[in-house]
Amino acid sequence: MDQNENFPLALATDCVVFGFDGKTLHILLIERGNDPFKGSWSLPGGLMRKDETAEQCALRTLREETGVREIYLEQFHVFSDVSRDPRQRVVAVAFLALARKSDFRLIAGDDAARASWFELDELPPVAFDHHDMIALARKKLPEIMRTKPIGFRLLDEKFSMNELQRLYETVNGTTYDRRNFARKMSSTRLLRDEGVSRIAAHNRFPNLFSFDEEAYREETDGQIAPENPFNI
Amino acid sequence: MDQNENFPLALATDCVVFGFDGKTLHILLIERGNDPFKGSWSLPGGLMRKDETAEQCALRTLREETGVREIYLEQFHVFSDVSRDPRQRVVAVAFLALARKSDFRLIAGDDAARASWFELDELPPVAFDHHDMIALARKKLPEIMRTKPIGFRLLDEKFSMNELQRLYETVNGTTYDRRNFARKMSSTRLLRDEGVSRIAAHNRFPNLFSFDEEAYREETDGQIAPENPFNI
DNA sequence: CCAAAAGTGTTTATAGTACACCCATGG
DNA sequence: CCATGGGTGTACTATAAACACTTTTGG
Repeated sequence: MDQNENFPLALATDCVVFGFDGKTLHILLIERGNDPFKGSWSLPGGLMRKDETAEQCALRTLREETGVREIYLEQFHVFSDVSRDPRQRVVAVAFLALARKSDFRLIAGDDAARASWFELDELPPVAFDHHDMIALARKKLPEIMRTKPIGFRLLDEKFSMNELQRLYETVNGTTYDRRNFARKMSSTRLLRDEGVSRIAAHNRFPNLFSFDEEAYREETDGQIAPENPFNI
Repeated sequence: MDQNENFPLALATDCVVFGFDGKTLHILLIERGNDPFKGSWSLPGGLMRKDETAEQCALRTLREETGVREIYLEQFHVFSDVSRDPRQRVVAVAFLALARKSDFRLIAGDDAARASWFELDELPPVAFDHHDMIALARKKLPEIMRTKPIGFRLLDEKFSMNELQRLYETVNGTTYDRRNFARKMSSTRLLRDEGVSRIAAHNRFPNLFSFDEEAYREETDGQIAPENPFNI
């Protein structure tokens, strides 16, 4: 039964953490403090411990290496190529995460000299097969954001309709008509009107919204979750 | 680095194989020939070897335990609860698979006394956390069949429009208007008309169709894959 | 003054849905 | 003869998409 009698195997998690600055998507990378790939950039992650699940490991390593916590996380793929790690056999569970960039002050931890955001289309070379992980996460992001109301987790708690629209436009690589977009979003009843902002930049004070989790629970409770809450 | 110096860890795959008999969904289970859970039913699967990826392991164990080969397979979740296996720490990569029931003559292999199909709503108790795996796979199936044209893999190579409709109705737990369903399917241009069957059962000879992989590749080549090829 | 975003409705096009009659087959 | 599925078209409804002008704000 015991695989370890046959060959050494380790299990790790890696997190593709997305951030959004209003214009482009960003990825959170760490500069590796140890070999292999010492000094190069990689996704935050690390080896799973005896007493934790993959999810717990992902959260812990994120916290240790970047200071990021209380974040949206979901598994999206297992990378199990035989020689994806030069040291020994390591199978990685890859996670996709969404962060409010403003929520976090990045720290450098144990295994990471420093953590930093990079624009998605200006990424440095990354270690292992992390490039593939990022590409796959990016490919899955639109579908995930279509099927679950989680895009909000990339925005501040209160956001303008314009910010929400830019997010969906960036993620889906398209543009939407401003009025049609607002109408669709409002028709979901999943946005709570938070009144008018007192802050503006070269424009009128925008109306702010927040995601109404209660309304979402009411809509989905006891029923099948809507397959496309934002029909965008 | 080496996790195995700290604790014993094994990696396994388990496959939730769906079949369809025209009326209900079925799941392929094996009767376990070894402990733990000897004599009880479980999903086909087994421990990953040194020289194989998760996908290869899933295909191999399926072949060894059930005789099923050349099947549609995709990862859908990693189950990593600390005590999901009573023996030691085992993390499982769960796969969802679609089989043409008629294609396979089930065999019993190494680790499996016998393999057998069960109706989804008449499953026996299953080992480990396989019940959770089946439930999650069943939950994900509609979404997967909406976003990829893989439902065909549950039907014979040539199928009638009625068979296709029953499949989608069963998977999605709903009913469709016969004429609207046929119109939508035909409008995708992904069905090749194979002419009239010479076999019928208490009804007119139905027109048969097959999935036109070539047309699908043409539609998706160089472009983004359609997010909803069958808008059903 | 200017650039940037905000507010606001209507019309047209497309897609979805509902619906009924007669026919062919095997038992 | 009867149960089962097959073939076929139209009208209605709902949703999506296209589209322009004026206002507020900060620099």
